[in-house]
Amino acid sequence: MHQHGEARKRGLDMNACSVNHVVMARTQGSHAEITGPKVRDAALRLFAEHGFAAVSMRQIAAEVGVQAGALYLYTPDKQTLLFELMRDQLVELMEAVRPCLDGPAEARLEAFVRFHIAFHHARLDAVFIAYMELRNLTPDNFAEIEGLRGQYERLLQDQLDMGVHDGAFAVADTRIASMAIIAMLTGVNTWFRADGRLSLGDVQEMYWQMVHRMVSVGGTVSP
Amino acid sequence: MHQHGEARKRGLDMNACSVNHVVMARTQGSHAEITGPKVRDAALRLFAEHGFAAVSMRQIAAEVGVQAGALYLYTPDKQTLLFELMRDQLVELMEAVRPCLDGPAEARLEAFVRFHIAFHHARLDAVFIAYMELRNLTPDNFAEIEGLRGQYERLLQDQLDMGVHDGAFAVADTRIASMAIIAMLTGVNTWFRADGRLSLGDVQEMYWQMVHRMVSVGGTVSP
DNA sequence: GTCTATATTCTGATAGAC
DNA sequence: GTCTATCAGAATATAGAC
Repeated sequence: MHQHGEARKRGLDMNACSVNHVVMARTQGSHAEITGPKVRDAALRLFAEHGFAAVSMRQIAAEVGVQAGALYLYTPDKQTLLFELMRDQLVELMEAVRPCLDGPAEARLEAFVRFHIAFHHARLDAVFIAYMELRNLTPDNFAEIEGLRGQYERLLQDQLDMGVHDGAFAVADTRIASMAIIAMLTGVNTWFRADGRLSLGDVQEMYWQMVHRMVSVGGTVSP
Repeated sequence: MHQHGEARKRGLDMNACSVNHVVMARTQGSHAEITGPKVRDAALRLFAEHGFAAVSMRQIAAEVGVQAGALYLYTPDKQTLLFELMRDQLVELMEAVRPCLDGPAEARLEAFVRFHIAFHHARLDAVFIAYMELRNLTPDNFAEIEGLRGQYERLLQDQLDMGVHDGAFAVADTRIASMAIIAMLTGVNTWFRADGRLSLGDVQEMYWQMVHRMVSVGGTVSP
């Protein structure tokens, strides 16, 4: 227990940490279970606000409430911290989208549109980073992230392909249409805020109508 | 002429600069007329490739072929260099779009769609910076850039409003539709390259068809 | 107009005390 | 597990030689 002298001086038992995560601020002690996630949260927020290259490890440490050196207990370096934030965001995205891939073509596409808007709105910072910080990845890390992004884009294209095959959709080029739809949906994050004149449900509905018109046979939307 | 000793040693006359801008590399001399634009070009390319915060003034200087200190003859600081690149891009955009704002509603919208794709494709680096480096502007500079962006977005919304008023378009919410269309069109820059399977004209045509379907009355596109 | 040299501050990352 | 102290290098920007 010699390494926790500071905590003892303040009358805090180290074991309180594992029992109750709502602990007071302190300047020393062992907090691995909460510090790890805090490092990731702080990095996410700061990278999104200022950009990866503009944020120093000292800034992240200050946000977490530790000294810079302590961050290296949770990440081997700054690059890996960025990469893991991006990878986890995309892995979560791929897992969360799965339930949208069942049913008839039109229902699947509607589910995808509504899902994409809601998921991305709930993760403003992570989405922003995943789209903006590609330049700051090492070549290996970039390749892995691009692979995951490609998988997601491909999901939408596959749905359009199946809908065209069924005769449910009329799309000249499903690759172009999928890129157009994803760009349009992701763009919601640049302007939509929950406290504005429209609810998220309003926005989902309007975007679904626009996408529906875009892909419907003869440009006609059945009632 | 004492300041041009190095140039003389190489058998180059300083006056050749003002007569013929195609000059050999040299390590010293006066090149204000060409160095200014070269600084901006180098900054544009490097900011687009690595991001504003990740690029040093030394890198820009090396790209131009001068020492870092010399850059400060052409910009008061790095921030102003970024701001002016972004502002000039948006001012050019606002001037170039004007010819698209004449004629009947549908023709205007088609012209806008084709223009946006072509203009942005011709300025990959400048567009990339104008969309990605907003975070790195000081508050004053950010406000000015956002104002210009807002003006451009408003142009499209006005066209949709007029088309709806004429009965040419049916759009539930012209603000949302204009944001969706701009995001969709700007997204072309993330994947389209002139040496791919599609020509720029193909892409313009397909995007116009998609936008046309999106805004047409009853979802029906007249032949 | 450009160079060299420099000031000041900050960077990512590590070593060792506790 | 965190802190303090530190290394080696790089950052922006400026001053003065030429």
